[in-house]
Amino acid sequence: MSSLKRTHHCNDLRKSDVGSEVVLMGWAQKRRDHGGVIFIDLRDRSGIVQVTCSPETASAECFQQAEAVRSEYVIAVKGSVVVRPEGMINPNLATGDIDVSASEMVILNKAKTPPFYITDGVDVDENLRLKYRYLDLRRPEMQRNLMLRHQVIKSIRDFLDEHDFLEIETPILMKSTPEGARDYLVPSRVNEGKFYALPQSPQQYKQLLMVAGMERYYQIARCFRDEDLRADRQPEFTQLDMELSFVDEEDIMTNTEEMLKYVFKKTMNRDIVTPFPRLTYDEAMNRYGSDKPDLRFGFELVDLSAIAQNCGFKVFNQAVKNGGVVKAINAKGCSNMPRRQIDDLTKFVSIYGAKGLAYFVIEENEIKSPITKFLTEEELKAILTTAKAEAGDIIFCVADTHKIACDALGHLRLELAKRLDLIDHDELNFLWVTEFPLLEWDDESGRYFAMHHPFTAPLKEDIPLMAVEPSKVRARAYDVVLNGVEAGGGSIRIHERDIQEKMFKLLDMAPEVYQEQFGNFMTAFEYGTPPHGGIALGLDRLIMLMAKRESIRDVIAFPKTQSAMDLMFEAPSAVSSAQLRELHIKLDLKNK
RNA sequence: GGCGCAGUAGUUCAGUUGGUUAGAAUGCCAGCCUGUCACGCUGGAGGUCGUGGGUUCGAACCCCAUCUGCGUCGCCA
Repeated sequence: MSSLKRTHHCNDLRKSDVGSEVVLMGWAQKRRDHGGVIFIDLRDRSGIVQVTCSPETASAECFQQAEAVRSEYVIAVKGSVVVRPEGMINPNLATGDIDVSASEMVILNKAKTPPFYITDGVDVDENLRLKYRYLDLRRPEMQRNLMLRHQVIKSIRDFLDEHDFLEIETPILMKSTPEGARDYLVPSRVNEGKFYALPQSPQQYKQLLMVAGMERYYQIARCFRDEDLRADRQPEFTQLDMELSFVDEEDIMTNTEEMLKYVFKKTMNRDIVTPFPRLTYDEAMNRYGSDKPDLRFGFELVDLSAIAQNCGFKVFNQAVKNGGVVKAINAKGCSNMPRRQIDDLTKFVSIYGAKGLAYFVIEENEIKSPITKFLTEEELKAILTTAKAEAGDIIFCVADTHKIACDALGHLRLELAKRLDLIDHDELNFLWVTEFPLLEWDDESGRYFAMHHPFTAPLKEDIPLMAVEPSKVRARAYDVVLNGVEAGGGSIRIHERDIQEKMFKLLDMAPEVYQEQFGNFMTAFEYGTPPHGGIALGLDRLIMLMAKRESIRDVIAFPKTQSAMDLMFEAPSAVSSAQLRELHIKLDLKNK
């Protein structure tokens, strides 16, 4: 490297710096050679400044170097900050009213022509971006995302430190637990035939830290789940994991709100309003068809079951008679929706299991629908009243089980909002969803599963229901939702052994089984466990929303593809038979 | 595991009913150019049409299989 020492970052320089000598280092974003004068847009992580090089101010050697510069060459520039000539200001650049007039230039390293432009707003194939992730990350918007991520995590640490939390690391190699998501397994060389699992979350460790008397714990925790990927789901992801002793739901929700308020103020200078509104799970499902409703727009669901149960339309009355519901959504002002679009939406709701999509087009003097002939005047009137419909609207109905009707209309609601452009993308809409069911019945395996996890405490008044009507038991669980995305969730935990055992029994676990799985964990409960609870926030999702991105891949430095591969390192990969032998592993591959 | 979209020059894309030498823009290379900032002008190079098979006189285009990426359902305590 040359003897030059960097004095500034590109974006440090302003008009007030005119006259000073600076040394900059960075990448040549672009070179514009006018024969007599050469312009170079010099980029570093702070931003861009224009470097000029002309024979009048630069040595012949310097000019020669400037001529040789190509895109993405790494260069060092010594020069003086000068005012741009009258009328030559670039309003698109923060440094647009000055230039750095080069007197010395060193090419620190050459670069091949990159496979895509290193600039914002380019639409490049995701394959390429991931293969050349180090170049993708050079793009200013990706740099901003990672800087925001850093700022968010720093402000979280600052806030929690101020509030008496201890940051404690928990193991990455832990015991596999069959409940819940699939574990990533790690074979043990020392213990033949045995496996560790990577944590899906540090859940049991953080509860033990409460038993250990740490009182307030947090961790920026990497978690692993071997499940299929989505735009907002990666096999490894980061959560802010917290646990507190001697608290109830209110304490944790308040603490979380204040922390988020602090983080949004510090990192984005946005004021968010606390406390967040709250909806119970039942309310959220019934009114929005989702346990993570987007409240940035209306279009609430209404229940037509009472009207439908005795009506002449078989699909409707049968659904109610079979224990299901008829739910509807009033698409305000959409009565002119073409038939093709309605068919399209029918196909859309079928993804979520809905067998059809009934509709009523409300016009000034008539209601158009293939099913009006099955309904009486009074019934039609009641439907309109319930849906608060008037001329110009269209009502969509789904008759099915409660779950399917809610799910289908909940997604239809979001789809309509998208198509009608109803969402203000600058809004930050937080809410809490509370009182989740403790358990969820699974038809396939014929047993209950924990909706959150098996350590979640039931509402005190619902404990008696555990014996008689488990599906009615509500949990002391809460999710924080931002703009229709589940940003985090937590619960007050069970801290008494007998309730914990009751819970395992409801999950159809034999005593030997839960003893083997969680025996040592429950033994800890017998040595003075404080009441405790906690929450985990999905940091990738939170930062994705803050950065207004559509995928968490854009806020993770090195994400995996949908098939859980790392395209840069080509992981996962086969390993040598020697490695496998050492781990006592024999492969049994089909078709290979 | 299911459904959908995409894969053609370095990149982003077009490519008619299956028909001569597969195009455009941009990037790249060379020359010219002293105020550009999407610089400009002139010229040039650049293609296993994802891969394998099939149909056909002839395939980027039709058929089958397969790979990769993205979205999504299932799945994600």
